[in-house]
Amino acid sequence: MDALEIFEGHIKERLTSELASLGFEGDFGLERPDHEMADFALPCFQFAKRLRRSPQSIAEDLAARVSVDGHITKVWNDRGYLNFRVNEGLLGTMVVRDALERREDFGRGEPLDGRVLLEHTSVNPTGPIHVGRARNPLIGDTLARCLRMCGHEVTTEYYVNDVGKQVVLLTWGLEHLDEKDVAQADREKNDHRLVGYYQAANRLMESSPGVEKEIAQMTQRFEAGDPEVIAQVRRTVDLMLEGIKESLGAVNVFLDRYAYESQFILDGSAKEVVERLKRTPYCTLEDGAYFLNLEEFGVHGRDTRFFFTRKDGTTLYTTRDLAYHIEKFRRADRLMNILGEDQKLGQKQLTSALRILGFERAPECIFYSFVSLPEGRMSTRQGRVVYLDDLVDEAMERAYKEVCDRRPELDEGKKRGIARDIGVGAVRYNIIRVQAEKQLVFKWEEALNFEGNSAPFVQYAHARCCSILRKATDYNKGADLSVLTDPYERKLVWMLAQFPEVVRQAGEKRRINMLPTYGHELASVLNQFYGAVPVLRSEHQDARLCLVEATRWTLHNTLVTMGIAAPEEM
RNA sequence: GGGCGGGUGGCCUAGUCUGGAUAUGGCAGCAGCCUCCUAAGCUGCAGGUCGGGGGUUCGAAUCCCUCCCCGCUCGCCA
Repeated sequence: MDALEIFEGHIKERLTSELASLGFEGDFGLERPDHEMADFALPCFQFAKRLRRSPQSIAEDLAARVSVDGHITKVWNDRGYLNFRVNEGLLGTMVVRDALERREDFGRGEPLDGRVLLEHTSVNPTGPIHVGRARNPLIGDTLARCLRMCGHEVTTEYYVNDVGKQVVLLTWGLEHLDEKDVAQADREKNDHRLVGYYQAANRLMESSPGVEKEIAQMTQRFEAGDPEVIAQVRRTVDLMLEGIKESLGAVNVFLDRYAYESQFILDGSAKEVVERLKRTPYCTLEDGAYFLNLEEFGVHGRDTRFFFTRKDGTTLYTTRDLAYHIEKFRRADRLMNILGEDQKLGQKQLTSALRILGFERAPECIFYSFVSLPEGRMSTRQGRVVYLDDLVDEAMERAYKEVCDRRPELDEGKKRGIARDIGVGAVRYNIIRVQAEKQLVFKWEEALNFEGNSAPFVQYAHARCCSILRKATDYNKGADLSVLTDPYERKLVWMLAQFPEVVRQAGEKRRINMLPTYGHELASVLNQFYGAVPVLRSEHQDARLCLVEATRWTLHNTLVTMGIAAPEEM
């Protein structure tokens, strides 16, 4: 239990007994108002009806009954609210000690039961990742980090779409086209280099019936499970994936496992799904193709028919995804998917089919809205696209210039390292800070913002703490912390105390945008403290150094759970 | 047309699940602050019909109804 939980539990306990003596039994809400106002507050409106008294008089009565004790230093009523101030010396001591002892584990929850399998990214391996799709790995990776911080055991997985006309087309192109037949790529990376082959093959297929036929035949052999063709396609997909992995690594995203869609054709499990679905009463055959009627699963209108085979009997994307999910059920207790909003219907069909097959479980999905450009939706075809690689390069370049301006004395390697931490951090932060469901318009000046609500702001506060700590060299970590009574100090303590709860809630509610919100607020409070309260050579130097170090770890841990580096200087 | 999701100062955004005291911050704008631990910072000013309208409630950005706008989706594609 973290410090704040102890205080909250204590107050609730005191209130339960006092409310009982007033004649109220049951649950009640305790709030965390604006810190200027109070630490905890009990709105007494909720009791007025049951007790047939005015909220004001209830609050007044309770204020007289609830006495001050070791945890509570002040109780008062204010317009129907019963307000509390807690013993900040005690809270501060508990929180700061906890942070100093646990350091990078401060805020980490106790190990939780149940293995989590989190699928994210899973972008089609037909070209480089653009910022429209980059939301997926960044949300997924951050959620994975956050859940791990909460105490969950998490495995992350990329579902590689190595089936279908697109990848076959790419494979054909790589086989038959020469380097001089395709457009010159701006980068040597595989994903950028190969996309030209895909585009050229696509054009050829559209103009030449012979090519179209070749590709159709290749696709048929693939669908039929021809191991040779499947292996061939997988080789090109792996080549593309190499580039994609590099892009992901650049923004600090590393997945534990890659699952190939073709696997479910090869091992027959997709076919098995088909056979099982055929035997259910929801299944109908039409023109050689099978579909499920999903009407009673809340899918209405034209969407009720979910086809799971073609007329030639081959499987479809969602059918193979079904086989994948059934296989995932065996490996984990809880499934989570990060998906684009265009996948909603597909997921609905998938979960309905799983129910029909008798599975009680379903994957928990987070759908994100697409990132568009001011000119409209991103489109590789129309050249209206910003690649993640370009965004990251630009961000690092910009950061490098800033570092050179501010810290000319640093050596080149250090400058580059800091620029990388800042640039990558800024990119991650800017995507993560917005709720997944909100549609986002990408603007360079916003993506490259290094001030205000941004990663560098939080990183800077962390570097400031480190700078003070570095200059202090040694200090008494056992200093008496009850001297931290200045308003700036108390505000900081209060912020630190929230951290474990923020992590817990961000994980439980799957609302990772709580992390940047908290990080910014904590950094802001540290900056205010920094400007107003001297630490080194001050009266309470050691106590303040303890506070600064506790803040340093909290900022560090907030950044790290967001997958952002916490540089010690910048 | 049906389904799902969004709509909060000029721009971006928190809060919405679980209704509470003056709606959170940032960017841009204006005015200040570096003989003192890094000014990627701090302080102040200005800026709001929480899309519109009804309802429920002692109390609504939050819950219910309705309408409007934007996005996604409605393939024997993936």
